Amino acid sequence: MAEPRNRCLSPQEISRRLERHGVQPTAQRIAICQYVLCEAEHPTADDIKQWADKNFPKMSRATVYNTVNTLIEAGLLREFRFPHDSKTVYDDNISDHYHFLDETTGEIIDIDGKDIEIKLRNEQRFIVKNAEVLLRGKLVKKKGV
Amino acid sequence: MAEPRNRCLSPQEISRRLERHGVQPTAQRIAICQYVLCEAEHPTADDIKQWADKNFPKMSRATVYNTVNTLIEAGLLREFRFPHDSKTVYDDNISDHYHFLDETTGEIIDIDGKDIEIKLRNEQRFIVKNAEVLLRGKLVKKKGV
DNA sequence: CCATATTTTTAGATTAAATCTAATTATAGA
DNA sequence: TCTATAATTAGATTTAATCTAAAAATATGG
Ligand SMILES: [Mn+2]
Ligand SMILES: [Mn+2]
Ligand SMILES: [Zn+2]
Ligand SMILES: [Zn+2]
Repeated sequence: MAEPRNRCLSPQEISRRLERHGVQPTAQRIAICQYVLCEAEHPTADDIKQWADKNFPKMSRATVYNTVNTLIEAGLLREFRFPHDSKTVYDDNISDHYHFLDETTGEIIDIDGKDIEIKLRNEQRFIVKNAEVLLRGKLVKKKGV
Repeated sequence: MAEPRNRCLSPQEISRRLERHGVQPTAQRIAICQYVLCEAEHPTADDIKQWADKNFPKMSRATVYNTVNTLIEAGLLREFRFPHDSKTVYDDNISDHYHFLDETTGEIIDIDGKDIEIKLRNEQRFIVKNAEVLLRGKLVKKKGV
């Protein structure tokens, strides 16, 4: 059962991390990373833009898209498109993993790759390179504190 | 291993089937059904429009969308949106099933619901109502004729 | 530090899938 | 046949994402 990753990063740590991945650490990029790597969970481009409008002097929509695509190329971010919504979401979880959609809240929750096993029967035709899985349903409230 | 369904339907059969599902069998609807229920495999709205432009005197884009959405409401069709492409595809296979994407050709192939087993481990949090699965990889050529 | 090449950011235009609008046409039923 | 209802239509609109090309920021190296 995966524990949440440590998502706390200072601007300096973000800056170093960008440089290590060959990405110039501009003010806009550091700000966006603060949000997508530290605060947000599966944000859309629009989420990022709205956050930037509150927390950054001025940022254009193009910069949001430029930046997430740069981060994806650099291997710091992944993008996912799900069947239930037309907006791409961005994910700092770059490991192999799947997703669960809580249909009552719309929340998307990561499922570790190791925690799902997909068995394909009666099929000789396919060489499967990877799988994309979205489970849908209801999230159970944990009892106790 | 699922055999292909019989997809051959005369205009009369289509007409009766539409009526049974409470859909007025107009010329446009019958034509679109001819294509989506009999000829095509996971066509997009654009595929349907292009087919109509060749095989029907005149049909507007709005009618293509109106019709597929009517057919979906009537339970004769399903729609799917996949992560690798922004276009919705329409599917006459209305049973529970998953999909395989041949990454070399772009072809989408049905996988019977019974032929995939999804096991979720170490997770007490989710009540899973349904799953959407896209396997990606390469299609193996069958040897022999 | 300065000059200049390179990279990044930007506002606004463009694209593409899907939906909407409101006028016209077709169909159903009395 | 007459009339109400339903379906179709061309074109406008919406929305997510990309593109354009000018301006601003940054890196380089003398
Ligand atoms: Mn995540
Ligand atoms: Mn199918
Ligand atoms: Zn995720
Ligand atoms: Zn299918």
